[in-house]
Amino acid sequence: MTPISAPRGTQDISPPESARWNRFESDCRDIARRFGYGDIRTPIFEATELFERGVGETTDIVEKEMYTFVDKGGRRMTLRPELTAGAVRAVLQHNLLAQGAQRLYYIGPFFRYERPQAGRYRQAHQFGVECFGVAGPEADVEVIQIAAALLARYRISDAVLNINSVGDANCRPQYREALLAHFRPHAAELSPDSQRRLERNPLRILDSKDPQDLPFVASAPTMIESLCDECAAHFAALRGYLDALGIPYVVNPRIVRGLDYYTRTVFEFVSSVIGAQSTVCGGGRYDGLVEELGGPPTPGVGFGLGIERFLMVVEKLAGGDAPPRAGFQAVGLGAAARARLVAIVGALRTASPHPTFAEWTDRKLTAHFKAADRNNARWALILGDDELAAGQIVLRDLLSREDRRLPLAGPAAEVAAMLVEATT
RNA sequence: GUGAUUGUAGCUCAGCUGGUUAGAGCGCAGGAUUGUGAUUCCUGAGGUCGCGGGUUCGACCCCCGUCAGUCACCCCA
Repeated sequence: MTPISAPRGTQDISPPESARWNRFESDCRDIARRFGYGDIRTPIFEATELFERGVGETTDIVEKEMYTFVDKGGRRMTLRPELTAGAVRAVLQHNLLAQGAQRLYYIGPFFRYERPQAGRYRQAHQFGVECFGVAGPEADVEVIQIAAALLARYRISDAVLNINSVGDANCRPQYREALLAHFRPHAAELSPDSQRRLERNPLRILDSKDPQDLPFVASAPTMIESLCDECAAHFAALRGYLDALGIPYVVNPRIVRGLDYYTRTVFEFVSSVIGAQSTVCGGGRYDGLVEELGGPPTPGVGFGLGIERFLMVVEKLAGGDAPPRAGFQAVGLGAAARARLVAIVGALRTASPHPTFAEWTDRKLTAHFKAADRNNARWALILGDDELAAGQIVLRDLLSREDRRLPLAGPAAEVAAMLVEATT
């Protein structure tokens, strides 16, 4: 019988890798909390229609990448391919906007049926934030600053912030026409991919990687030159705020995003160290989305940050920063000592904030110390027949390699308290 | 979806133009050290060579299929 393995493009995360995830997720929560954002948890599957309307019928995500199924009640359901649509749906369903602007964040999986590649998976995870109900560029900066703070906390200077504006319902249609007018005369000279893009989504031609397209892209009009007054003012204000906050960025008129709902501000944090899937964090403003999903006209801005990609960057740049040794390795030599240790270890796990490890097996002292090294324990707690007879317990500092003998008397809670005292 | 490339021990890899008992290092376990984690030395466990067919006297090696990893395109987190 061949063993079953995880589905293609998914992965298991186990210790010690999972510890990095936990640490990262708690950093996300901490930073979001400081900005006044609250956790929202939505289902990982939703009605298919939500994504068709939210993400856009003609996007690649909806056309070919969704995990869609019919449930036993005959409903069309889809594993969420992104998290913004679900957040909007929840906000509308519970009328949260009646209480004013909403600042929300989430951490969770999303699913896309794609060919796996470095930094691209079928089940991936993201940390994202959404700010609903604030139309001004202050919200754009606020959201960008959250991502920047996260990068800063991990000392990632490699990821550069790219910003652009894709305009709004006033100026984007005209820009689209201008682009078409620019590219159509050269249609035959464009790459096959770009010829397809010409009719479907001409903006996409702007970030083509095909050298064949380069000369035509370079001479193309930019969205930024074509913005209407309101959009131009919004973009200028955004830049001013970024400058004031000291957040470095580059204006990249060629970034366009693959989801239909973006308006005005779009941005990406791009890293050079993780391969072709280089966007660590992508987002922007989506002033039409809430309305599109049946709500009142409501501005919104947010981003999604790929956790897998972020941790790849961290690993590439920071490498293995060994966490400091902490906690105890309880070493019981012989059945009697083990029996005595059970209560002490139990009490220690309440009394100390640090972990207490114990093997509970009949092994040589050396083997226990090896386990302590593996566990990254700071102290070894040694109890054997000798100590039992002397009424003492040996506390070994695994860094300085010095032993101390402490009295072993009284209830376990008192012994544990003494040990905590002795190690702080 | 397209193209390229790789699957051999827990990990990283070797394995000759197909030749009979598939190897190393690290890790793991035991010992030297009948109670002290570096280093050293000794010993040991661990493999249906991704899976399924085929060719052959004989397949880890060649052929076909399939699954998976990696890399790039497409696309995006």
